Amino acid sequence: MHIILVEDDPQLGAAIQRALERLAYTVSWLRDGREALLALRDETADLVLLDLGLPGKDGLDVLIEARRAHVKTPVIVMTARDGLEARVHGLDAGADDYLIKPFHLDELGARIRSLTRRAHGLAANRIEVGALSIDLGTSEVAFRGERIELTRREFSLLQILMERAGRLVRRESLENSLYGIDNMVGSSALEVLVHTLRRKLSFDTIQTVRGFGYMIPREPK
Amino acid sequence: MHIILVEDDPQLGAAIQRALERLAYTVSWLRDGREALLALRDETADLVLLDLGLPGKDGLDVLIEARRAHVKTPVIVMTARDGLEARVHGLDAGADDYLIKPFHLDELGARIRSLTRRAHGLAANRIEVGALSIDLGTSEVAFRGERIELTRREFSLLQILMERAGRLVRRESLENSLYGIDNMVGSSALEVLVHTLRRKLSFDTIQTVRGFGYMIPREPK
DNA sequence: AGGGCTTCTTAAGCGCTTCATAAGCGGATC
DNA sequence: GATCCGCTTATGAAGCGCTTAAGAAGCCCT
Repeated sequence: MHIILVEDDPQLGAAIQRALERLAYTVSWLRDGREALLALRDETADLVLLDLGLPGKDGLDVLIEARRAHVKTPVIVMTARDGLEARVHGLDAGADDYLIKPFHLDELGARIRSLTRRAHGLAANRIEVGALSIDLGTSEVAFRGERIELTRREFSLLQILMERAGRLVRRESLENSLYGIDNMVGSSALEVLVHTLRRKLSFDTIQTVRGFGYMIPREPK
Repeated sequence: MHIILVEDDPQLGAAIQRALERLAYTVSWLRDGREALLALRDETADLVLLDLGLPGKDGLDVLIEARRAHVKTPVIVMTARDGLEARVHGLDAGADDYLIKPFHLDELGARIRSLTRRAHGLAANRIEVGALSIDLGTSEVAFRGERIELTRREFSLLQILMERAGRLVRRESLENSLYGIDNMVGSSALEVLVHTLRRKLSFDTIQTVRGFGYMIPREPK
């Protein structure tokens, strides 16, 4: 999941980026409206978090122009508390959702999930890669058609790897997501976790990329 | 079951809240249209009771905006204007039902039940899973043919689990439904509740999924 | 309003599961 | 062939859920 974050406030931007990366999203942080418009045009992102009130170009204009260019990427607008008008305009301009600053980062996560769920076809709260299938709603996991019981940590790890299936996930990124940024886990906790997970699935679903991290290939051979 | 009540009249609001809580619903009472819109967008509620004629923002506008943002939560509109116009507008704007003030609280209960039933795609007022059978209208519970007396909380819990029978229901989700979103219940309240319910039924009808939540299996073996 | 009853929440102890740690091992890389 | 990195396993610690008891809150009846 690739998210474009458009925000000119350094502190807030950094905080959001960190929070999103924790949730295993890939984040491109842009500070300028012009850049944002160019990036949006490419349609490489799965979601855009757009601050209104930007230098270079107003956020609302960016949105309007992007929609005029038939960019269909979901957009969540972030706006300061005061303007009720801004909200209405945002929705009119083609935003899919908006958040009033200040907001809880948890809430942001919830909105993103709800939006991507909606975008990926209704109730598809389910990720499938090869013989693997996990349900984010009920936390149920199936491998080769059989139900598998996972612990919470194992599930979290699998979820992250599957959300980024086909791409390498850095070891550091995994550790941050699983154990938090500050908390440096002393030893080979991650390796142990990978091991137990492999044992419950199979030993070739999760590939090791030596020196970098792990990945689940999208087209399993 | 979490219900958002939007009503600015203190007396009526309090009365409705009380009545709903008696029926074992969790109620968040908001008095302002702006608040209501924000809460609605979260989509955490199972149902919204919306008064038209609000300060801050008209109830109808709230509804229209929410629907425009693809909020699918069922909404019951309450209106004092007994004109046909208001009703039509309400339904056009995306309300699922409406009530003309003044109304009997009994009727409100009936509407809520019917609506939640519809939302879950259930034909009857009765849910049956294995040897369990509950009646949403009369709140009667039968297990292996015998009537069982449950308290309100126990009934709520059982209802949620049965509505989603066969699927794991996350602990967090249960706590939200039973105790409200903001209100974090301190300790093992949920566990105690599960325990008393199990004692009244049997100890194998509700399965624990460690680290995630609980579930009632659809095909009991 | 008050007393008695039910229901609900909190808290604490216990057993079992899950997890992080450390230490030894094997294979890859230079 | 030395070194580094990840795999594997055992072990003690932490976490989670079950259970029970008791105080708080809510409800009902005079």
